[in-house]
Amino acid sequence: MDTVEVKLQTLPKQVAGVLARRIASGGVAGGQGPSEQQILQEFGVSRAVAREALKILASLDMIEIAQGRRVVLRPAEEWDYLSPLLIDWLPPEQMREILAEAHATRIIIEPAIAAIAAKHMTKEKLERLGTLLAAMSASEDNPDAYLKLDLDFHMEICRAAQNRILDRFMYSSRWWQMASRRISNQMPHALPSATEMHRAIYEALVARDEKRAEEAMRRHLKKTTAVGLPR
Amino acid sequence: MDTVEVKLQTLPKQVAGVLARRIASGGVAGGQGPSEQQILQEFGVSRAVAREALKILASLDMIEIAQGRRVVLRPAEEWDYLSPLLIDWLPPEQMREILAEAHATRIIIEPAIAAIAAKHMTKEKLERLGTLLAAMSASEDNPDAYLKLDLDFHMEICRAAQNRILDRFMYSSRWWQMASRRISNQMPHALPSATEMHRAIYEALVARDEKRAEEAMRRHLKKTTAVGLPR
DNA sequence: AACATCCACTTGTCTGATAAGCTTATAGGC
DNA sequence: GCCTATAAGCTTATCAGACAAGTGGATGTT
Repeated sequence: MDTVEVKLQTLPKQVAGVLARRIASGGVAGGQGPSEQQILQEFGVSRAVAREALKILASLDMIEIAQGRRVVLRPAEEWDYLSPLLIDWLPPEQMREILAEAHATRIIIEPAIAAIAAKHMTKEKLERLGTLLAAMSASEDNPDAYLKLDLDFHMEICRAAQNRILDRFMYSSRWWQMASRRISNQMPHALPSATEMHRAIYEALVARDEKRAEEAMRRHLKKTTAVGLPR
Repeated sequence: MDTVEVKLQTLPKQVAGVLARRIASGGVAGGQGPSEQQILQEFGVSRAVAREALKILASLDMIEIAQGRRVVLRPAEEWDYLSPLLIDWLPPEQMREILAEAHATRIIIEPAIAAIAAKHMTKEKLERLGTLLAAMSASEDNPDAYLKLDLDFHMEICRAAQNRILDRFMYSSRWWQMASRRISNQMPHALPSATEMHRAIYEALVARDEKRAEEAMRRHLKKTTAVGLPR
């Protein structure tokens, strides 16, 4: 143990991170993935750690593991871009692309969610949304708190749609937005405008007006363009 | 080793499957998850296997593992329902619900994909789609082959949208449809009708008509209702 | 050239330790 | 009695070395 011992994460996760970044950057030659032996030598960790690191990459569909065969790389089109791990490990350019694609996906999905939610909306949920809205209005000078409330607001609406697949999507959406926040210290003045748009969504839901909820959500997302994405 | 040695899957996966089914069925009392010790005793496996089984459950967001603390169960709303593993391990009723929700999600997403694809469609992609369509037409007496072509057809369209998040969604969709095929030996007569609808989508794409592609896809999915889902 | 056998390499599993982090209870001081 | 600090005992994390099992290629034979 001659190295500095920082323990921000578990050891296998750190190793997996290094490997993932290397693969994502195209720094791996053939279709051959990293073998246990290579990891042992390069990182000086035990086999258990090396194996767990590989399992992590496999769970992201970045590699394929099978007994007897060497680890092979899998096509990047099938990686699990919904995972917070992979988001962290992508090189900046790819990360920006993915965040833009994620936002485009939100524009497809969330208006539809809002429409369904308008149908299923209950008094209790509306109350909770109202509370969130008030809190947002009061947190416009605190971007971190505002983001959390924002995420909760959208998630609460999604829950009303009673669709676990959509729930999962919104759950992943949390990581993208936190990542996008991380790379670009965001629009400080846009928050009041955001609250207005959220209120418009809320009022459409109160009225149980599917079309209006859908349209309000679409307008909100189109305005809240993915931050810090040049080109 | 006094038990029969069947090796359909790796050992940790089998253990994880038993645990996951137990958790999903509500057969676990408090918020306490299974500990390594409990697994050792119950299944008679090594610690390495027990640990990997837990890691699998953690990768599905079913449990939370942290050093020193006991394993705790996570809320079912946040499980990774897009994973083929979890789909297999859900009890039948939940599985049916999820499949219905997955289909509802397809109806939201895929028409939008078709519209975007119509914009970006290239000659090469159209050719490949045409080939797939011909193959489908010729495989209407072979449901298994037909399903594979069907999946490829939808995936090919999705690829044209150039959105990795949507790609990932379609990739997961594969597992749902294979699962839904598994639980209900499906409509043998519906295949010719399906080919017609696929052709309608194809022709809209050829014409690069966004609205028509969107509508054709929607009609297709609304007709191809999730199979074997009563009520 | 075709086929069977064997061998080297890879991942899968087992055993038994030690390290590190958390919870709880216990003992001490005030 | 109450609060604090220490220690004990639980949990997961990591290490080490071994053997089992599966794959693919080399080898050798026919």
